Order: sequence, then structure tokens, then C-alpha cells
Amino acid sequence: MEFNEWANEFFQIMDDEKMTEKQKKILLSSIEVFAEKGYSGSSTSEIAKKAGVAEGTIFRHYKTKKDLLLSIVAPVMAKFMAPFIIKDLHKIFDQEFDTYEGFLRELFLNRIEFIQKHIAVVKIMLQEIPFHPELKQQFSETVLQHVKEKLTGIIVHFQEKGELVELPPISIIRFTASSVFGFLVGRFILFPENEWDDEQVIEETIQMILYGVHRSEKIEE
Amino acid sequence: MEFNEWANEFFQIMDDEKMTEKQKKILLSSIEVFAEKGYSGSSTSEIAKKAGVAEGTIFRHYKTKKDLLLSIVAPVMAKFMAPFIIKDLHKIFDQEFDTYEGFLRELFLNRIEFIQKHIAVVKIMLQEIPFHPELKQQFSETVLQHVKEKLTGIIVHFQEKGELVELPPISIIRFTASSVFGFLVGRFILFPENEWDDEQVIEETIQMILYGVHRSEKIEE
Amino acid sequence: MEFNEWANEFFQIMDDEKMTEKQKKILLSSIEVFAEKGYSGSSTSEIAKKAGVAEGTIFRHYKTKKDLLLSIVAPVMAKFMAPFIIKDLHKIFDQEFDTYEGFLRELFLNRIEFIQKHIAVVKIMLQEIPFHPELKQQFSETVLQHVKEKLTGIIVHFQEKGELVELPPISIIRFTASSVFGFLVGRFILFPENEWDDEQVIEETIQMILYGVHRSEKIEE
Amino acid sequence: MEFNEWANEFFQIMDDEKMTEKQKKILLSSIEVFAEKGYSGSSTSEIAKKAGVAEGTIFRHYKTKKDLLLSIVAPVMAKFMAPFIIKDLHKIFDQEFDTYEGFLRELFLNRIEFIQKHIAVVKIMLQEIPFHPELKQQFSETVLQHVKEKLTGIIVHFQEKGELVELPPISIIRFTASSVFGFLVGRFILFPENEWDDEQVIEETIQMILYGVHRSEKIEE
DNA sequence: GATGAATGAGACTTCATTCAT
DNA sequence: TATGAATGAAGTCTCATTCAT
Repeated sequence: MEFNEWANEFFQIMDDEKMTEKQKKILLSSIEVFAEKGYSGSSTSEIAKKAGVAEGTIFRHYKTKKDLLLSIVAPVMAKFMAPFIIKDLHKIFDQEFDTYEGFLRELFLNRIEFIQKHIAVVKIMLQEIPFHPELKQQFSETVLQHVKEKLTGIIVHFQEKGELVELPPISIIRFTASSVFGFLVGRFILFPENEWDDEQVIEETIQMILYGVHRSEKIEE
Repeated sequence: MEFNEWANEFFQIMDDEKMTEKQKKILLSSIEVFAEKGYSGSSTSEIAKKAGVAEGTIFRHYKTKKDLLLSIVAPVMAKFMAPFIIKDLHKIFDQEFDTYEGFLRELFLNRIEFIQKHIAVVKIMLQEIPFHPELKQQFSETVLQHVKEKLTGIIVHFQEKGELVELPPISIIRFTASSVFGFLVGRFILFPENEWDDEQVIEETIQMILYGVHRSEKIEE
Repeated sequence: MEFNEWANEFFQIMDDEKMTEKQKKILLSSIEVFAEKGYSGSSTSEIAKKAGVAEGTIFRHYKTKKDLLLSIVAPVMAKFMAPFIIKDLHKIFDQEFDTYEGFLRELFLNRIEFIQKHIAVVKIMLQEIPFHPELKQQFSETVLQHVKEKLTGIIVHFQEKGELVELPPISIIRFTASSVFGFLVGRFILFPENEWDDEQVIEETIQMILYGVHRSEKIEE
Repeated sequence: MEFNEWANEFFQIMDDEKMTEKQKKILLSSIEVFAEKGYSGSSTSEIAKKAGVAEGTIFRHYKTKKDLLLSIVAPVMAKFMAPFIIKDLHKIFDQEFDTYEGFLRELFLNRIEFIQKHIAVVKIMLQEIPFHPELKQQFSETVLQHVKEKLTGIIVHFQEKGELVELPPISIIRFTASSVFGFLVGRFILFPENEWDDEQVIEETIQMILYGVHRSEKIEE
């Protein structure tokens, strides 16, 4: 069952040893409901009903509704960042990848897989960040800062090798991330019901990131 | 005053002849509040207070709270699309623009300017689309369909001229739109407080869309 | 009807011009319920039911339950103190009263009448002061300070005339107030159902305050 | 440690042989919490937390929250009354005390000491009696009745000796009790933080009870 | 005996909406 | 047209109490 699949994925991230069955059900229901209706549009009574628990049970485990939100988002955010937090990331990648393309492909595929697994929580995260200063700050500190720092190192490295265009690393990061997220938004949020040849589209996206969309007419000749 | 500036912009879009002063204030307050707290997180009483009208007055002009949301989003969405709806858009652009670059630059700059003017409403629109089927449908019909249709024509045109890479037009559209929106999200939503050299960053973005980020080492030589 | 009697008394104190009928009913119900069950033991739903209004109506007029409490207690507290706040109280009384006995009798009868009228609110006030720092402070500032200040002047005055025992005025005040309150507590709180010859008991109390309970055996002779 | 002091005092009153450590902690916590927030304003979970026991443990020892209240108040009430319940109290006192003053002083000092030791429970008792018919009845039967009966005898006795004013004994009791309680309320409830010369103030109070506050001007001469 | 997860009734409060003025 | 008092459903959260472990 699809539901169980991502439930399993999700609890691999949580410290689920200490959780009761009901608590787990509450978390999964919250994710479903928050993703569908947004945090403000969801009611704890609906979450409780969907989880098959009494409403009071939610508040035994999570002091407030907001606590529930943070309990969902925080660990996914943290886990998403894990690969970026390895020390000397760029050395490791340097050994493994001769080219930016290789690096980009690896990172892209790897993190996209993660996001796919946790798409509901990622959706919640992106939707709620603008309304919750704590989330915004957490996102800033946990995600942006590390990504910026680590990727800048790598980009500079490949720029020095003459393999990357000489634009501000931050611009390259934004551009790359946008392209990746653009794919994800289309794929999982706007048109999840369409048929997608994922492998193909990812390949195209990487190609466009690397070589853009332009062909000089001379080349054609 | 900044507030008045975008108020003016906004009412150029609305059919404001028939509106009372109070109605206008209600609209502007809604935009402020919805943008800050999201639709579900906003209360009509807060909007009324900010607009300086009685709570009941809102419902004299808009049957429901949702009506108010739609009244804000719909005209901006429509106006945003105006340039895309001109018949035979590709002929017009063909005459005016020899190159995709020219076309892209014109479109980019032009629509970015529009979005900047209406950033609050655009923010609301993007945030609320996932939760309101009507909005989603309206967005699909009004925006996506036309954009897809018109831009596909243009892209095919430039592909035939050998100027664009031979990838599915829809992929190119998504990629381009993502890059543009990535800039906007960073610029106006995530880090509006940073200093941005808009002209420079837009130029970089266009360049990356067109030529990607990669430099073959041969070229360097 | 007894209820209407003290309702009238109560609203002579409030600024009831701007109140709706429902708001008045809410206040009266609160007084009844708070006096019977205490603040914490009362529920807004019971108050609403007794007032014949929707529960939401309470919160249109009083932001919180505590607001309701303060709205009841504050004006009664203030009005109770009015006679003490007249400037140069002691001069006025000096002209009117040759003796401490005359003064005490006047004050006693006068304020007892007031308390009788507002016995329910006074009960609430005394019961809730220990649990609400704001109330305690308000009581301290509004009541105790003024009473202490004004009465001290008067007591010193009569001490100088040799009419009052040479004890610390504050002790005399406490003793006198205790005796008066002791009467009120017995009369209206502990045994309201007993038959009381008010005039007689008040007279006795005044006499005991003035002359104590002791008779030296010499006097008997 | 101050806390332990009154804990010891308290358990001298309880039948503490059969109590577990946890049960004792629960009682002490209840007293603290009830005294601070009132019965209705206290939650069993707070009491449990303060006692360092699980929420369920309270209900293992006390069937309901109210049971807990009664378990605290009843024994203190009973013990307070012990000296009044001795048979033929007035004979005993007659032998020991020639004068009402002696008797009053002894009683006053003795019972004040007791109240001081159990001030928290006395506070709870006084605050909750108005809201709990059982408590009120218990108070009536255990305290008022005995006090009234025994003291009436003694007062009549001293009236017959010509030592006490010829007023209804019940009035003298009320007056005396009020004066004593007035001192206690000021001392321990309203202004516990002030500096008090207890001995001095108690002496003054006894003096005022006996001889009142008035001095005829002739005496002065 | 002790625990603490679970409960569900009910607490306070908010809110979109109605309607008499 | 505009008001704002009134509503009652629904929201979040608390609480005394139960019960399996």
C-alpha cells in the first residue's frame, strides 16, 4: 500500500522508538491533512478523526497544534540536509567527480529521490515557511546556510577548473535549485496526475541547466 | 507613499468606477492581510479593522470571504495573461524579434515588471492555488493553457530556425519559467530584505537560461 | 423583584448608557454565577445560558473571561471608595462630628448600606483578590491606600483630642474594619438565612468597637 | 527548611502511619497548589507534577479531586477544634483563669499559633467553604457549633461575675473572632511581606477587644 | 502500588455571516 | 450604503478520570 510505503520512509527519519502507535498515526494524519488543506485550514479534530484517536490525545503528545507542525517539518528538513553537512564535502566530491556534470547529476538524483519520498512534508514545509517565522529561521539556518556554504565551495572549485561560467556562485545555485524545484513543483504539485517519464525529464533538466537552451546558428551549420 | 503606489497599480486593473471608497479599502486590506497570513489564517474582522469599516460592510460587497479572495486574484491573473492572449502572438513576435534571446528578454522584463507591481497578489495566488480547486482550475485555464499554447508555437518557431535546442517545448517552458520564478521567489519572498542589483541578476538569469552554466574546457582554450 | 432591585443599584454605578440590553444581562448573570461558584468554578457557557444570550456574545463585549471579572469588580471598588476620596475629608467630618463615635457611626452605617447593596460583587471581590494580582494591586491602590491615609488623619485628630486610645492608627483601623467585616461576613455570607435585627446588631458592634467587652468590677459596684 | 517544618506540623495531624511517601508528597503539593490558585483553579496534573508522581497515582489514593480537598481540610479543622471539645471546658478554664482577659489571652495565643502553623490549609478552608456545601456543613458542625456552645458558657460565666458587658454572647463571640481573624488576614494573607511585631500587635488587639478604642475625656483629666 | 497513555466532555475563544437599525 | 450587535458552529486546548501494563 502506498500509504504504508511513505509512512515507513517517514519513520526512518523520526526517533520512533519512543512513540506509541497512536502518536505515529497522529503524525501521519497531520501530514496528510496539512498537505491537503494547509496548516491554518486544518483542524485538530479532523486530524484526530483521521488518526482514529481522541482529540485530547493529540495534545498529550504535542502541546499545541503548531508543535505538531514543527515536529513534522523539523526532522525532514534536518535529514534533507544531512549530505550537505559532511565535512569537507568538496574534497569528497572532488575525488569522486571529475566534472560538475557528474556532481550535479549525483546530487540531483539523490536529493530528488529524497524529496519524492517526503513530498508531502516538503509541500507542507514550502507552504508554511512564509507564515511561521520559526520555520523560516530554521530553514534559513538549517538549509540555506549550509547549502550556500558547501555548494559555493564546490562551484568555485569547478570555476577554477574552467568548467563553470564565471557568474556569482549564489546566482548559479539559485538558478540550479530553481530548475530542480521547477521540475518538482510541476511533477508533484501542479500535475501529479499526468504521465511523466521521470528519467527522461530529469535528464533534460540537467542538460538545460548545464548547456542552456540556446544553439548558435553557426553550430547548426 | 509606497502603499499608494501599488494601490494605484492595482486599481488600474480593477473595474474601479463602480467601487465605493470603502470597497477599495477592503480590497487593499485583504491583499495585505492575505499576503501576510494566508487566506485561512486571516479573519474578516482583521480585514475590516485594517480597512476602517464595520465587519458587516465586507459582506455587503462580497458574499463570502472566498468571494473576496477570488475578486482579488482573478483580475490580476487575467491581466497578467493579457500579452499572451493576443492572436497570432508568434507572428507579432516574429516580426519584432529575430532571436529567441530578444523575445525572452522582452517577455521576461515585461512580465517581471508586472509581477513586481502586483507581488502581494501574486504571492496570494501562488499560496492559495493548492487549496482552492476553483483557483487551480482558473489558473489552469487562464494561465497555463494559454502560456503553453502560445509559447509552444514560438519555441517551435525558433527550433525550426535552429536557434533552440531540440527538447520538448513544454520542458523548455517549464525550465524557463522555473528560472524566472526562482529569481522572483528569492527576490521578493525569501530575501526581500537583501540588497539586489536587479538589472544584473536578471541579466545573469537570462544568460543562464540561454547558455546554461557549463563551459567546455576546449572553449576556454 | 429582588433581582431587579440590586440590578438597578448596580447599573447606577456602571456607565450603562452605552450598554445593550444583552450586555447588561451578561453582567448580571456573571455576578450571580461568580458569586455562587467563584470565578474559576464558573463557565462562560453557564453565564451565557443564564443571561439568555449566545456564548459568543459574551466575547463580543468582553475580550476574555477575566475581562468580565474586572468589569464587574472595578467600578464597585471605585464607587465604594468615593466618600474617602473627597479632599480634606477630616475637615468635613470635623465640622460635622464632635466625636469619634458620631464619625464612626456615620461611616459605618453609610458604607454598610453600600456593601449590602452590592454584597454579591463584594463577595466576588474578596474571594478573587487572592488569585488575581491585578485585582490585588487595584485593591491596594484604590482602596487600602486611600482608606489608610484618610482614616489615619482622622484618628490622629481624635487622638489629639484625647478621645481615642494611643495605639498605632493602623491598628485601630484594622481592628475597626475587622469588626465591621466580621459583622458583614456573618450577616451576609455565613448565615444570611438567619433572622437578624440589623439595627440592634450594628449598634452592639459599634459599642464594642468603642468600649470593648470588658467591665471592670469596680464599675459594677 | 521552611517547607519541611510545616510538612512536619501537618503530618502530626494526619494519620500518617499508613501513608506512602508519594501520598505524603501529593498532600503537600495539593496544599501548595490549592492555596495558591484555589481549588477550581488547580489541576490534578499540576499537583502530580509538583509532587513528582504520575497523574494516575493521585487517583489511587483519592477517588476524586474533591476527596483530596476534604482529606486536607478535615483533619486540620478537627484538630483546630480539639481544645474546644474537652468536656466542661468552662470548669477547666474557670479553675485556671480568674479573668476573661487571662482566658482570652491564652485562647488567642494558643489558637493563633496553631493557625500560623497551618496557615495554608486555613486559607484553603476559608476560600473553599463558600463553594462546597459539604465543607460548609462540616465547618458548621465541627467548628461553629462547638465554639458557640463552649464559648457561650464561658462568656455567660464571666458575665455573671460582672466582668463582661451584658450583650448577647453570640455578638461577643463574633466580635472577638472577627478581631482575631482581622489580624490574621492582614498578617498572613494581605500583607505577609510586611514586617510585623507579632507580639506587640497581638497585645494591642487583645487590649482593643477588651477595652475598645474609646477614652472618655474625663479619664484624661 | 505506580505509571502514563488515552479519553471525551467541556472549557474558553474565534469566526464568518446575518440582520435590524 | 453602512453599521455593529448577535449568533452558533467550530476551533484549540484542558482536565479529571480510567485502565492496561
